[in-house]
Amino acid sequence: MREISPPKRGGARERILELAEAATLEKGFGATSIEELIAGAGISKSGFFHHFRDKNALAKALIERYVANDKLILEGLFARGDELSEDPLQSFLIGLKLFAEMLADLPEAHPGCLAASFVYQEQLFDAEVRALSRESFLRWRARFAKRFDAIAAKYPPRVPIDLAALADMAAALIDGGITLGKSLKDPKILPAQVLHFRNYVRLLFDPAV
Amino acid sequence: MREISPPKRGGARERILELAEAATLEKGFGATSIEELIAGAGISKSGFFHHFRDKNALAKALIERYVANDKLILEGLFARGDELSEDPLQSFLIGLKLFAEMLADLPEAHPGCLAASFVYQEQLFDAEVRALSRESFLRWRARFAKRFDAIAAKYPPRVPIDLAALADMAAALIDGGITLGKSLKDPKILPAQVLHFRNYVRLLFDPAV
DNA sequence: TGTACATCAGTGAACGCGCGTTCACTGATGTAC
DNA sequence: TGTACATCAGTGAACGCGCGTTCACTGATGTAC
Repeated sequence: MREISPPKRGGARERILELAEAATLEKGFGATSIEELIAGAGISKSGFFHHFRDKNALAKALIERYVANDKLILEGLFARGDELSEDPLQSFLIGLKLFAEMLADLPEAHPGCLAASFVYQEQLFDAEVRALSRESFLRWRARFAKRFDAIAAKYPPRVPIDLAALADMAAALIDGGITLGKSLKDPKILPAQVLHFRNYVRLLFDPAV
Repeated sequence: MREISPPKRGGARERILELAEAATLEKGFGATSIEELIAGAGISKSGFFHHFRDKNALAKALIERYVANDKLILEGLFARGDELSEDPLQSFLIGLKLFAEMLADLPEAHPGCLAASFVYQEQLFDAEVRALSRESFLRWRARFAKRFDAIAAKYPPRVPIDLAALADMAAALIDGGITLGKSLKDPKILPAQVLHFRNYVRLLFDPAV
């Protein structure tokens, strides 16, 4: 028996972050009270302020954690695509397929995109947190833009398109797919959107279609 | 001189709704206080409660107003498309083009989608308001699904696709495009996404491409 | 091995403020007879 | 035309509560010499 009180599985800080993320996606950061977080984590209010200088510091830790997680998962999937094919188009299509499959395996609808939630609460955060959330979108754009440049260099698109906007399309569609799936509580919506995006990419670049 | 106090241009109720929508898109409904709304509208707190039984009634009025507006604008554009062509594909493509042009004319990034904002604050509202916000997405789905059915009946898609998910794609992409454009404060992102969607529809159905 | 000190995770009590909501009331306008 | 009544938009004062934040403090563990 190494642990006495049941809720203390990880460090309290980690428990707070976990609870705060879930609550933020359900009712927004502003409506998530420190009070409810400490009740869930089993520490006192002063315990909370030991880990976070103020509520904004919690927001910062939240978005940093989210971005790091995002990066880990997404870059893992597309790195796997790169392992399976040397062709820029094929490896990207594989990455998208893996992504769609991973999303399809979620038992419930995606709980939400923290960056999107923050966009709709912008005025609650200081400049630093706002910049972090903006950067998370810019990172998506950069990641996809790089791949589309490589793809378009090898396979000229079937019709003239705005390549930069195509990179944004992935982020926009995933973000919107999450929102739609969350609203309608339908876990199938999001993976279906990723597959439609994949289909669009094929129609644009794949000479075999 | 018909008006004495400067802020009272419309009815107080309308002024409250206007202020509440803008504030909700910037910091969320929960963080939008009745106090700030009445300060902006120039009435007393009791004046507010004369127009809205409680804060949830404000949320309900907000989403109802938003849905009605949405309907007016969107159905107007696509009705214009129907006037300009009898062909289901052509009239839809015209509607999308008109929509993209309207969005491109906005001087700033779209201020946000109220329904999306509500999705990320779900727990703040009662069942009725949640249902209204869900219905707003379902209406988008139904509107587009009807058109895609007609299009696919006349023009078989170039590759096999999930037609129902294609209807959701419009809603998801617009919603995500709004979020992305809002986060990056770039008014060009959203219309570019609508044009990409239009392009996808052409590649799927238009035999002339 | 013992002692002194630093660090770290956390406590408990108190704070002032702004929030949503309530209540009894008012003064202007419209309507019925 | 005058009077009585209803409706409507709004006021002002008060409420109790939960919020984020502060402060001085504690007890356990790690580290230096």
